[in-house]
Amino acid sequence: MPKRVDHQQRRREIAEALFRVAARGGVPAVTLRAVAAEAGISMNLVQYYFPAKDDMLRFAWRRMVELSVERATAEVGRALESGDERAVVRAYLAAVLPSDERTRLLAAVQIAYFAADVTRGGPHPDEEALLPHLVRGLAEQISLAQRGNRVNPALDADMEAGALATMAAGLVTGILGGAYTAEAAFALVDYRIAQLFRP
Amino acid sequence: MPKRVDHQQRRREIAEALFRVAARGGVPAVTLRAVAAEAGISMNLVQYYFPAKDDMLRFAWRRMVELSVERATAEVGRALESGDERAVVRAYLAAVLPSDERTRLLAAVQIAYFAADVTRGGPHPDEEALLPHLVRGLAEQISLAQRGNRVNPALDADMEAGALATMAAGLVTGILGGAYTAEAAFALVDYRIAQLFRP
DNA sequence: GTTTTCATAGTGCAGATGCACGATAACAGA
DNA sequence: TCTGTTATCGTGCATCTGCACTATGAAAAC
Repeated sequence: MPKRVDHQQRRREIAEALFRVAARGGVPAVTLRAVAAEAGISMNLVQYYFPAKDDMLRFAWRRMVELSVERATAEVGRALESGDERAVVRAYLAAVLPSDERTRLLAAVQIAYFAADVTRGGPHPDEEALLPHLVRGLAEQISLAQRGNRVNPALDADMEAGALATMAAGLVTGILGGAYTAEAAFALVDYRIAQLFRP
Repeated sequence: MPKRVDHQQRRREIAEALFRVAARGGVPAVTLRAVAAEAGISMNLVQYYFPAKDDMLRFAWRRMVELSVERATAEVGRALESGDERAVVRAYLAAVLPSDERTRLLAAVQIAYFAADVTRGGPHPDEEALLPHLVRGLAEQISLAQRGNRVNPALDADMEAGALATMAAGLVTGILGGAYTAEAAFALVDYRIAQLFRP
């Protein structure tokens, strides 16, 4: 066996280059040559690791989901240990909002993919939508808080979770579009959380 | 002067063909040839009315904003006459959510353009962000309702408006992504409105 | 030291796309 | 009737894209 390379690691590196290209010029700018140049390798090498372009796009999508989930579990995980539902809810929402350059990049890529997918023109990654996951997680915490009477039990947990989750989704686009700063977005999130949880 | 044609009308027809192409195959499928075929004219004629493809895309974008605004003013206008702030708020939000195939298409095109714009990095070319307008309109109505004590005056009108508007924005992506049905979205909107306005 | 297998690079190709150039039919005004 | 402007069409072309085929260096296995 000659020089062995970790293929999975290589693919992740290429995916990173793809993220940068996609964030700069959108999915239409994601060409084999552009990604290769961004990664500093030859186009053939990209094809070596991804037999078809579609494979590359799918892998990059899955990778992005993976990274997002990692970020979310990291942020939510700490809060979960505390057992404070309010902190968990905030962590969920904070994990969705782009706060630094990196998360902003991933969010932009996500939207680029989403746009390409919605219009069914590009590849449609076998995408598990992220929104339902968020809604479920939030609903669970709200229900839990309701049992402890830290949230008004008369409220509809699913509806509240949906309202929070979709608000966060809207804030993501608001931040990326420049209509909201990250600070304003967090202020809004905190406002709604304070409204939901009893003093 | 020979046969004169209404160029603006011609461009609108071409834009309609573009919308149909985008609905079927996505924005990547929007090529000069595809649009021309869809419109039943030659590709050269498309170029005759739009010197460059980018001009066509820009025109289609402006046309879409125009149609959206028409829809919104129509829906909100009726409610405004009634003087019922709750109805106006609902009309605002209903005007944003895609409810039929046509509005769904327009929303998809809007997101596609938004994604391309966000990734382009630079500030919006000519595009007025829609979200701030929505927030202002909602805040105005909520303030009005607060003066009539139909909304709790202790609430922050701007925050409430922001929460509603961003939720609506998130619902748009939720509907387009299949995470929400139009009915579920409206249910959520009504839930939040019922929460905001006093019984 | 030879051989084999893997990682990387170069090149060519068919198809599509946007655009430029030229041609022609139709119709208003002289 | 003629004439010039306008709307429409056909064609060719440079470019880009994804992909296939081939070549080559290098290192592990023998």
